[in-house]
Amino acid sequence: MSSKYDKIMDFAVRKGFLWQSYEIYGGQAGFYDLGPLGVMLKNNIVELWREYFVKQHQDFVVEIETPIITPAMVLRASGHEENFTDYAVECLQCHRIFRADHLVEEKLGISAEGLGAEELDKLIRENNIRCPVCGGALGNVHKFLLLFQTHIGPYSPNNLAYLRPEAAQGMFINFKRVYELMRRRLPIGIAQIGRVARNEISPRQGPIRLREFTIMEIEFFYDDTDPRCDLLYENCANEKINILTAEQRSRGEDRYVSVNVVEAYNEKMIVSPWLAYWMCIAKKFINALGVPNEKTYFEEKLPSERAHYSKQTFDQIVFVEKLGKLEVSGHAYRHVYDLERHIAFSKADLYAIRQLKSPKIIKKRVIKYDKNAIVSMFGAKASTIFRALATINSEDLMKIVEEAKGDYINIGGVDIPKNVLRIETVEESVWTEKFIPHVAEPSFGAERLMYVVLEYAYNEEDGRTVLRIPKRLAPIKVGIATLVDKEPLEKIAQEIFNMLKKFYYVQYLEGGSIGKKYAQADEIGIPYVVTVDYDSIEKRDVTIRDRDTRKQIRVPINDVVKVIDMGLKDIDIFGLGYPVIEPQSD
RNA sequence: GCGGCGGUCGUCUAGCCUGGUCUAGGACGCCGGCCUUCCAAGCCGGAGAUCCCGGGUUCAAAUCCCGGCCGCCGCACCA
Repeated sequence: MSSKYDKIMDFAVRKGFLWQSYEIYGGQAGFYDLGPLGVMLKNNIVELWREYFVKQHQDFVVEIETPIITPAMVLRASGHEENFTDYAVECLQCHRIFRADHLVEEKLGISAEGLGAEELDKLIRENNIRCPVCGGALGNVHKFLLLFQTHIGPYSPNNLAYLRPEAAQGMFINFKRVYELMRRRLPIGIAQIGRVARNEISPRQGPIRLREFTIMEIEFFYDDTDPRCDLLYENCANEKINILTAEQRSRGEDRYVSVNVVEAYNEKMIVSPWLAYWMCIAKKFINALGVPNEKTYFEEKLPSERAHYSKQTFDQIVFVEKLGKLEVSGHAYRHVYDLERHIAFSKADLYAIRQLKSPKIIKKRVIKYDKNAIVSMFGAKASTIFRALATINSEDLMKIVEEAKGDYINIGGVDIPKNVLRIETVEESVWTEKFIPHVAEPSFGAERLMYVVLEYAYNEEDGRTVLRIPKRLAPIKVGIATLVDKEPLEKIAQEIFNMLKKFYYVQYLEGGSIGKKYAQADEIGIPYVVTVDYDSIEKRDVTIRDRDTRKQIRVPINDVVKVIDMGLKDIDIFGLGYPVIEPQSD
């Protein structure tokens, strides 16, 4: 009994959407190649994401591109080098593998955080921790680093690097530059679409869990004390999302509830307003991919399940056949974690500056001296004294004054009366302050979305396959067919093909009957087929057939581009006044 | 990483148990020709297989045995 997943994968391989990489060498788990239709589909998904997340927010969201190869220091700062490592032990008897740190924590009731392999090994030996399942002896603790390692340049040992496991660090590192480019105004979103790599221990599930894939992310920076999240109220006031909170999960509930997005934020189900906003956009985006709202929801991670950098995380789930819940995006409230770490590790100033509504009054002790008095007392020696004073910072100078015994202080070899130097307390008003912006991150995996789009578009109807993919996402937009493969119909069809291929990906449909050509087009989700028939010779018009209704309209060849353009923008082409031909039964 | 099952033209599969008749058969798809006036018609011809890889047993291996790779299922893992 083949599942829908198997059907979709067969279909996807057969039609050239994707296939396993390195096939001729036996294949390599966790890697997939995209074929011609796959590349087109992925590009369309990426472009739709860009439209929803970047273009529609272009006044404050910008896209950048940064390298995949990342110096080790960066991922050390981000915490990945430490947290992307799993320590595992294998039972020598039953060969089950366990997380060493989890075992130690469980058995000894201590926190094993930050312990290395040797320390964990020692704890296991000293406390005689054994296999929790069969009681067998445990082997040595191994380290699994889920980052792919490499070296930069010829002096390898000194220049360890990793392939990035997420695009995010590129945005954190570049925060200050983009912040300056955006005239230091928050909020700012920095988006990136790119390849990432994770050395999964045992990837399965085809293109669902890959060792290398395309990620689409935004790191969204905002001032926590002034989030300026008006859009949440403007764009999402009437939007409902499906949500299952950690609190509900911990009570054993597993059914999502539908909540208004704004309420979800007001009632603190979602702790960051921008996290809530991007979740709302994510919902709309997933709907645009062809997934109905009841098939998707946000599941909050339990604190123990969260990544090291996150204060709150939601996975956006889409229900798919066979696999059940598929995480298509992650929504993490990264808080100040990453910038704080990069400030600490790099010493760079990655702070934002906030204007205060009212000045902060800061009391400050300063040291003052009367230059005229010094000149009149010491004449020509005054400049020596001034130069000497300038070399001492005011803190030290105050200390010298306070600690001086007697009435004179030696400054630059000259004894001057102590009371020339006066310590005063002054008030200063400060109108700005530095702070670390908070970060909300929506992050999508493109290949998983491809699978989701295919599954939700895939339909079998009376023995034929129709890919009811949203027109925007259809790899090929127009098919060109002749009613029979004869001249002069083919010549006219060729002309139309040449005309259309400047604007769209077009497929010339050949072979067999007209019905077969339509079926071929439906199978790969071509939204419109232009057919040249015998009437086309005299009248210079053609029919345009709609994939989903099989209805046709008859339009002049000169109007074809215009009509298809409208159709692809979801304008009803049957209401344009062209003659409509209802579908004939088989 | 462990255990179970599996891997044959592009795809799906027959053959494997019971080794030789397999220079590996079929269907779909593909290519060429004929036919075809609107929703996968038909006819003729053709190309297409490292039988996953390596080793072993045997006079003889797609078939039996061992190892590896890949896939599926379960366990573990999934920042």
